[in-house]
Amino acid sequence: MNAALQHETLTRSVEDYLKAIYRLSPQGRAASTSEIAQRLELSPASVSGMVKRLSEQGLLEHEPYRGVQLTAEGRRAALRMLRRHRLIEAYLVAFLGYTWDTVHEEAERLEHAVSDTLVERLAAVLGNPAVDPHGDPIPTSEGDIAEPASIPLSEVPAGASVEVRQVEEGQPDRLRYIASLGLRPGVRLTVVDRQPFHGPMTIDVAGQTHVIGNELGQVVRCASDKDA
Amino acid sequence: MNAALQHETLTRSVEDYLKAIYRLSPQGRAASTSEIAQRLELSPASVSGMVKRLSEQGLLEHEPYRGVQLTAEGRRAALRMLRRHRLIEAYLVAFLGYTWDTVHEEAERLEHAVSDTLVERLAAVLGNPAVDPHGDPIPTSEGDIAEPASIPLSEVPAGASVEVRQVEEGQPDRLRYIASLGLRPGVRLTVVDRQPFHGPMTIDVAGQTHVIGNELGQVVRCASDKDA
DNA sequence: CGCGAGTTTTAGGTATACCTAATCCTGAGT
DNA sequence: ACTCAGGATTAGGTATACCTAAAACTCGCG
Repeated sequence: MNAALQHETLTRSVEDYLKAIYRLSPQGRAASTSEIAQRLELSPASVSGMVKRLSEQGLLEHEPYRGVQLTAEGRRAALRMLRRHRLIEAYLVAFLGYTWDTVHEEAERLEHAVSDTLVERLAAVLGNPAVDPHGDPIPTSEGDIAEPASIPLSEVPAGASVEVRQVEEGQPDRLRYIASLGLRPGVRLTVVDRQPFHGPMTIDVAGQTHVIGNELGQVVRCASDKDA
Repeated sequence: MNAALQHETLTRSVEDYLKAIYRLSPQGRAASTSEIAQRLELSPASVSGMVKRLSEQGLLEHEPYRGVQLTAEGRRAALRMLRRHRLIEAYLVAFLGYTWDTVHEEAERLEHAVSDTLVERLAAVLGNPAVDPHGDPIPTSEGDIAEPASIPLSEVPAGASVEVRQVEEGQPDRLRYIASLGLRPGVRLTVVDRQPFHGPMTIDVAGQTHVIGNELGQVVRCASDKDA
């Protein structure tokens, strides 16, 4: 088991591939070449090549033409990156004046450069938070993660009152708009009304009503409980 | 002038070369290929190749077989990296529990990953410090740097009393030992005695005397004033 | 059951940034 | 002035990680 060795030797690219594949395979579903390519903004051909190498290295399980899954080792590496990314985001927001729409890009670069030592210091200073500024759960240093059940706001039925859990990072302009509506993790909202055929919905946030399109509704994820 | 463009596009390697060359050329002396190779732990052949490319890019002045100097643009880029490195060190020591012997390695990686925005936030939180934990001056964001006159402790005459200005970073074990003697920037010491032929010297630091070899004496730089 | 649209892989090429080995300078010492 | 040791460069090769274009596969639909 050369895990400890590879631990140090994963390249930036490899780290990004593993993270992307993790994000694309909820509960062990296989991720396709083109999904990975799209997420990383690379050509499918490039992904094919890298996937081949990574599976030879034992980080991926690859069934040609069928998709890939992380091995235990690949998953560990992916969660390590996720922990870094999310702790860095939390730190930058808590101590260095970042807002949730600007923090992703910075963390994306820093996550490849920080040492394990630094990551654990950040965690300690933050008091070992469970979630990052977007509400995404932070894996523990042992590689455990609690993915809370959540559904997109776009699927919450009319009349339901729910709590915002997570808001998808990565699109600063949307995040800014969402923040301007008062929507952020922990906030409660009520779906007043919704139009059929993926039409817009009306929501109530802290007494204010807003109309939201389907696209934005998919970005906001809510706790899947239905009580008031 | 494509400076702004290149600004974003310098690779890690290029940044390291420029920084190394800056450190190797006090007041415009030329740096040799082998000096650069030694500092970056690369083969001279690799340095030759890179130097050629960098001078074609206008970052270096290269006289074949004679050595290299930074152009104004190269110097700007080098000072930008130095500012990053030193501010990161200062921040890690001030807020994240790093000591001066452990901070160099971390900063060496982070300096390539931080944005200008983050660097300026660090500077602001630190109150725009003038020096880093090793006493090295921090360039301003405009690229000005005040290199204070200093001489190695190994050249301070017997009987003189001087203030420690800087201690060379990069060798954690030495830094730890030096710290254990109470030597750090700002501390005053008196040279009690020194042996000829680069022999050891006896110094007094805050009432304690210590014997120091020549090698260590070169790592500690002192303000070049001679009063008590 | 076979066609073909779309996906995936392979083939071949580029850029960066290293390396070793071979060759080429330069200048210090006779 | 010449030699030659040591420093610098060139020549040629490797690894990573991309790309485009072409070939190979899969699967739904007629």
